[in-house]
Parts: sequence; C-alpha cells; structure tokens
Amino acid sequence: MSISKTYNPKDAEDKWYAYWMEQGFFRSVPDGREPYTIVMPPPNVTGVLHMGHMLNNTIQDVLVRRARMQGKNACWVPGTDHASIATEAKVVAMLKDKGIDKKDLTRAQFLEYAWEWKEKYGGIILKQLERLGASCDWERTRFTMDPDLSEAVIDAFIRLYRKGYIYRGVRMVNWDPQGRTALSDEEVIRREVDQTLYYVKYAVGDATGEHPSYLTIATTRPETIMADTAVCINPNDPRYAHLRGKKAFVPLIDREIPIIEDEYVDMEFGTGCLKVTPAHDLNDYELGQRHNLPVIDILNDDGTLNEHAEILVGEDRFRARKAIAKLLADAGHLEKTEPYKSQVGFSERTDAAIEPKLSMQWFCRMDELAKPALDYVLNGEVKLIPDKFVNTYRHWMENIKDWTISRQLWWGQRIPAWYNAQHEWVVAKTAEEAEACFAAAGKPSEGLRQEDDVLDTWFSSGLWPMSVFDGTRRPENPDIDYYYPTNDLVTAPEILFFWVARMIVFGHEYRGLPPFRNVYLTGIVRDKLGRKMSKSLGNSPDPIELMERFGTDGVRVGMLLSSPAGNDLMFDEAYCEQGRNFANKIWNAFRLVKGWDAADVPASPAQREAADWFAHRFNQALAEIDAHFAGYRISDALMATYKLVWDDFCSWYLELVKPAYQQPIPRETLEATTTLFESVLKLIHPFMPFISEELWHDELFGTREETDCCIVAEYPKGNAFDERELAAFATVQQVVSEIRNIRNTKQVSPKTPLPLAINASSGIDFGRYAESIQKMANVSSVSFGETKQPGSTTFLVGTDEFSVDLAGNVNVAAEKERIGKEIDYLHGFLKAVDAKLANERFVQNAKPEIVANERNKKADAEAKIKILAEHLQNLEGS
RNA sequence: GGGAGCUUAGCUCAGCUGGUUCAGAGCACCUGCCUUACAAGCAGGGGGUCACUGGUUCGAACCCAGUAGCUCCCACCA
Repeated sequence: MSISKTYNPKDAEDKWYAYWMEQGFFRSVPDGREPYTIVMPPPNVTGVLHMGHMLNNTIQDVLVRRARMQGKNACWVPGTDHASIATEAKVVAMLKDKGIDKKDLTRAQFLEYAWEWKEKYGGIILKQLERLGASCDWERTRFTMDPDLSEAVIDAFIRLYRKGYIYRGVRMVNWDPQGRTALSDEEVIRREVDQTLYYVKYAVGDATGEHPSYLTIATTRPETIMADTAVCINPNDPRYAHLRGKKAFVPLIDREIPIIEDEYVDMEFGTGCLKVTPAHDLNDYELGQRHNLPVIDILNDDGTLNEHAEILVGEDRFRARKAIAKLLADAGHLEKTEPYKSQVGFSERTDAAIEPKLSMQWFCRMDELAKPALDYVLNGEVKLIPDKFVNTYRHWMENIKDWTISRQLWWGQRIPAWYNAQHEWVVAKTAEEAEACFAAAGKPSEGLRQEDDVLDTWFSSGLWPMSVFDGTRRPENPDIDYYYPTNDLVTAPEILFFWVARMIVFGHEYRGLPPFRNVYLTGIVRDKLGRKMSKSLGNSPDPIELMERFGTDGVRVGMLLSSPAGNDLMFDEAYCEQGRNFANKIWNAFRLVKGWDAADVPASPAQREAADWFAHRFNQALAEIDAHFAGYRISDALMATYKLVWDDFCSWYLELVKPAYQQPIPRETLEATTTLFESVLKLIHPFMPFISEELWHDELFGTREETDCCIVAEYPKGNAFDERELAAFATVQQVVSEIRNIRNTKQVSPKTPLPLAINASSGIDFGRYAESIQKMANVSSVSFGETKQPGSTTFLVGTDEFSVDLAGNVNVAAEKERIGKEIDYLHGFLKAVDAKLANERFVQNAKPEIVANERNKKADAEAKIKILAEHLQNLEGS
C-alpha cells in the first residue's frame, strides 16, 4: 500500500470533527470528576472570524483539550453577544440599502428585522470556529439576548437598583451622533487629529448696546458659537482687566452674553479668552454650572444644527464648521486661523466623532462595587497573565467612574423602568408590577410607558459566566454549582475593563466569588510590519483561506508559535508554514514506522539503548511542558513539544532504531516504538488535534474501540527520569555530531565509513553506545585505548578523547594550527579562572559551590590542555 | 499631562532568587547532500559590546540611577 508523501489535512479534518461530535466528546454535564471550565468570550453576532478570534480560540481549545485528556470534565461554553450598537448600526445600514429609514419603523418592526438579520448571520462565526477544531459543548451555545439571559439582565438591573447602585440623572455624556446613543467613557477612543484653531472676534460693549471694541477667542469649534452663553477671562489677566463687567456679542447672531472671570482659563493658551459653551463641552458645562449660565443646545441627536442655532439650521456639524468659518470671515470676525493638533474622541463602534451632550441617562455607581473586584486581583484570587496588567487594573479600579448604562437604541435589553403621564417613574419587571408600584406609592399609572433606552451590551456580557449556567435566575442549580467559578478566561487586554472587570464585579455581587481564577490576556494580532490588522489596509489574512492552505493544525501551530501572553504578535504566514511542515514531519515519521516489517528477532543494543533513552527524554520533556502550561506559557509548551518530536523522536530515536534497508525490525522494538509514538501523539493532540487523531486510528497502533480516540486518551503523566542517563546520551550525541562535522569540513562523504578510537576517562560506558555511534555517524569500527594514530584527527568531548582515522587524509599543519588555537583559548580561559581563584574576596564571599565549581573548571581546563599538548607533540613527531 | 512596560542574533522572542549548565531557542541565512519516511527534507556551520552612560558588587543581560528610542493604558485644556 502507498501512503501520500505529505500529510493531507482536509480528509482528516471534516472526518474527525464530525466523529467527535457524533461521539459526544465535547459534551459536558456535571459528574464526579473535577470540572474544567472556560466560557468563550462571546464574539459579536455581526462578526466574521478574524485572526484575533483564531488566536484566542486556539488557546482556549488547547487548554480545554489538555484538561479533557487529563481526565477533567472539560466544559467550553460557546456563544455570541448581541453587541447592541454594532449590530443596530449594521441593521440600520441594511435597511437603508433596502430604502427603509429606521425612523419610519416602530420599535417592534425594527426588532423584527434585527432578529431576522441575527438569525441569518449570527451563526457564521461559530460555524467557522468548528473549522478551527474548537471542542466546545455546542449544546450549551448561548446568545446574550436569549430569553433567559435577557431576563437575567433585567433582574440584575432591578437588583442593583434596589440596592441603590443605579440612578438616573442629567449628565454630560459621550454622544455618538451616528449611532445616536450615549456611550460609556470606555467606548470612546481618543485620537490626535489635525484641526484648525479659529481666532474669532467678538464685539464687546456695555449696556448701551454700543460695540466700541473687540476681543478675540481661539476655538476649534466655531460652529458652536451660537451656543455660547459667556466669554470667560482669567481674573488675574491684566490684559483683559478692562473687560470686567462688560458684555460680549456672539458674532453673526449678535446675541449678548456676559464676560465672566474664572481661573480655569489658561492665560497662556490661545488669546487667554475662552468662549463658554455649556451644552457642548464638559469643561464649559462645569464652568456654566459655577456661574449659573444658561445652556443652549444647538445640536440635534444626529449632529445637525437645530433651530436654537438660528443660522445654518439642519446643517451637519462639520459642514457647519466650514460654513461658519466663511461667514465669520465675510463678516470680518475671523482674525486668523492656524493649524492645531488636539485629541478628539471617537466612537469605538461607529468611529463617529463624539459629541459631548447633556442628556438624561441611567448610571451605575461603581465605587463600592469595584472594591471587592479590585481585591480579588490584588490578593491573587484572580490571576492576570501576564501580571503586568495588575497595575493597570488597579489604577483603573481605584479611579473608577460611574458607568453610563443606558443606550438610546432598540436592540438590547430594554430598561425596566416605567413612566406615568406625569413623567414619574418606577423600576419594575413588568407593566403590572409597575402599576402596582405606582399604586403603592399613591401615584397614578395612567399613560404607563416603558423606558425607551436599552442597557449597555457589557451589562449583559458582564453576567456571562453566570448567565450561561442560569446562575443568577436559579442560583442553586447543579450547573452553576458545578462549573462556577470557571477556571480560565482567555481574552484581549483591550476589554480588561469593559468586560473582565465587570464580570468580576457581577460575580462577586451575585456569588461572592470571582467568575474565574485565571485571566490569560492575549496580544493583538498585527501584521509582520507591526501594523494592526484592518480591512482598509488589506493586511488581514482570511483565516479560512489560511486553513485551506496550511491545514487547520498548521495554522493553529502558526498562531501559537509566536504568541507569548500579553505581547502583541507579529503574524507572519511563515509561522503557519512552519506548522504545516511540522504536521508533515509527524506524518512522515508515521510513514516510516508504518513501513516496517516486524520479525521475531532480538533487538540490537542500539535499539534498546534508544528506547531507554527516549523514555527518559520523554519524561524530561513532559516535565518541561507541564511547567510551561502551569505558567500559561503556551508557545513555550508547544516549542518544547516541537523539539521533542522533531529532534529527539525523529532525528535521534527513529534513526537509531531504523532497520537497514529492507531489513525487518525486531518485534519488541516496533512495539516500543508504537507505544512511544502513541505518547507523542497525545502530547501533540491539544495543539494539533486532527493529525493526532488521524494517526491514532491507524492499525499500526492496533485495533481500537469506537470510543478509543486521541481526544479522550489519557494525557501522559510525568514519570521520573534519570539525569545521568540523559547526560551520557548527550555526550554520545556530541560525539556523533563531532564526527559528522569532521566529515563536513574534510569533505568526506557520509557514505565512507570511518574507524573511531575512544580514550575515555569520564566514566561513561561508551561500549554500551558503540553501536549507536556507528549507526549515527557511519563509523566502521570502535576501538578503545590509543587515540593518537598518525593520519587521524582528534577531538575532545569533555575530557574524553576521540580520534577518527582519516587514512592519512589529514593536513598535519592545519591540524596543528587547530589544536594550537584550542590550547590558546584554554590558556586564556584558565587565566580568567585562576584570577578569580586568586582573588581572596571572591573565595571568601562567593558561595562554596560556586568556588568549588571554579576549581572544577580549572582542573578541567588543565586536563584538556594536557591532552591537547600530547596530541600536538604526537603530530610534531609524525 | 499622569501611569505602566519594552530595548538580547537578520526576524520573533526565552533568559526564574546576580556566579556551573550564561549569552540561548525557533525561523531566516551560509555550506554540503535529490542518503527509498520526509527537499514542507537531511547533516554541518556562521551570526550578538545583551540600547547608552554611570553606580552597587569579588562578580551584572540580570540590582540602582540617569540618557535615548519604542509601545500601551489613563486624562476635560479651548
């Protein structure tokens, strides 16, 4: 039979994923085993799979698969997030394409479209995750707007309201004119923007209405001058002392406003005169509060000017800015303009420039709630990985502000507050309860109307680790009891505050326990030039296409190879290629073993030594891998596995046991090999589930029961290993390597067998390894004792001497030079060691073992020099 | 403006409490091999004043201070 020379991933991937599903291996229900739980950060329903998801979910799958193999009851809960503003924006855009304006729809009609949209596109990303091999318990798939999850959100709102955390008030909020909703501070991204600073002249007068002079203010937002309700100067500013008590007149509309004084004004900046626009700037709002200024709001919700502006009504704010500039210039009110850079806020979801806007919003008071959530992280009950994020987290939690939780959207959980005709309100779960509440308060409930606003998406995702197990509505249910707190959360640092902190807050509030023990923060996936992946740059590879090209296992390996926790990773397709090559290497190792015919003959010494050695080496590597996993160094764990397989198993073990061409292999060796191979497959499985499962079922490993799959095989347990055996073998490897090197430099073909002489003093029994060395280095004979035959070249490993007979093919002069150089180097080395040992302070202060070691180094160097000198002398004689 | 972090081979990164094993790994590179498992491969090899300057120490990639460059987070200066 013939097996393909390269691994063909496609066949294996569909087959085994379907098989795992069929066998129910992903399913988890509470039982007597230790649980291992991860809740997936729910991707937006609007989303399609991008590289960030790939990284994130690969890591989760590795953790889950390993835990499952370790005999834990592994439960990975998938789901999606309704992402209120992002989704609503998409639905609005979709409707617009159809010629439908959201304004013309009722709430119910709009929601119908939105749900339709969600049903159509909402599952795409989860389907794509199957392709990645994600071993989620799909029966537990949840959506943050599933009826029970929505109910949990409503209950949480009521609960927090009753505890006094939620309040309603007029505040300056971040207004997204495109999404037409308020945003929390966290959803605003500030960027430096090139702007223009406009110097605008305001007429100054007194009560007589005359305009004898002008003052000039500098502003980046001339379109808001119509909302000015004062001009402010610094009381300590002598330049403007003459303006005290005077009035200024807003240009173009000629409205009279007071000139006020406040030390808030920076005399150095601009002209030292500030226009005060309480409706459209947070600082101005506060200034206005102090000075009892009226508030004139000239903007509509969509960012166009309203009738209060008097001019340019209906014009968009940015167009209005240009128009105003021209009007001011024409009227002689524009003194000059200059370029200016400043920070502008943008909506995280719609990228629209944020408009500070006064509005009635709902808030959640955070100070008290944040305290225990901070403590969990500070005292290590919740570990952040890497821990450098602890500082950031602390800083944020200690300076936390109240959370704007209302959003002026329809897609989401509608706030359970109810108004009567008098605009009085109560918080209640249903209309009936609301009526009862009004009645109890002796208030009328006529004209009962529910709050229009919905809750911030993060309010629902904050409950996610509990709500997926119905843990807030039914806090005693077996699922939440068993799975909560979950073990690991894998997510991006960007949402540490948005999401992680709020989950901890809610987790404590409901259960007095944090929702997870470890938070693994992945980096941002960038391109190899370090740029963020973005659609506009076109530098974001399509994950599905990558999997087509390199195989899923290859891409998984590629994602992990370069992704230490918390560091951004420069994604390069070359990593996927490396992953694919690795899969191919494993495939070919399998092909080799598969091709062997067993015979009932005894194993050779090399074969036995190899099996012994690899067993030790395996356990050593396993200990390293386990340690890496314990520290969440997933890429290191993978690299250790990679080297074990490629270098130790393929390059050494298989080469050592490999029978000569067309020779059979001893049955015991074949059996030892398949057993070791099986263990290797288990180690590989969490990283490369498909190829490991594919090979697992080959008849090479015997016939298997239906349920005997690699995915549920018992993960190897670390056994003790003998360091001395490993060290001895490492020496053997070095010897082989030296001989190969000699061939290379002397240009002796690997096909030419060479005799080797050994003169060992280290106590290593090279006799045991003679056959191994012969096989690996194509040595014709191994003799012990004299190593200084003429016509041979010599080398040292430690203080053991070796010589390879090159049948006179030796350049004596070059040989002498080489040995001479080596002796020179050792002399230099010895000098440094001697200097150290001659230093009394070193001998006194350093730890005894350090000093002893220096003495060893000295003795070692001296011994080597002696041997080399003899060789040199020998060469002189020849 | 405040806070955190980073700078080690061409690239991406390890280097735990300062001292064997301390200058490492993978990839890339160079040389030689189409050796019947694998050229997606095999064997071998060359690359680094550990950003810079000073200090502490018998001893510094590692500790301290300063300098330069980079990154991220937070922040209401028009």
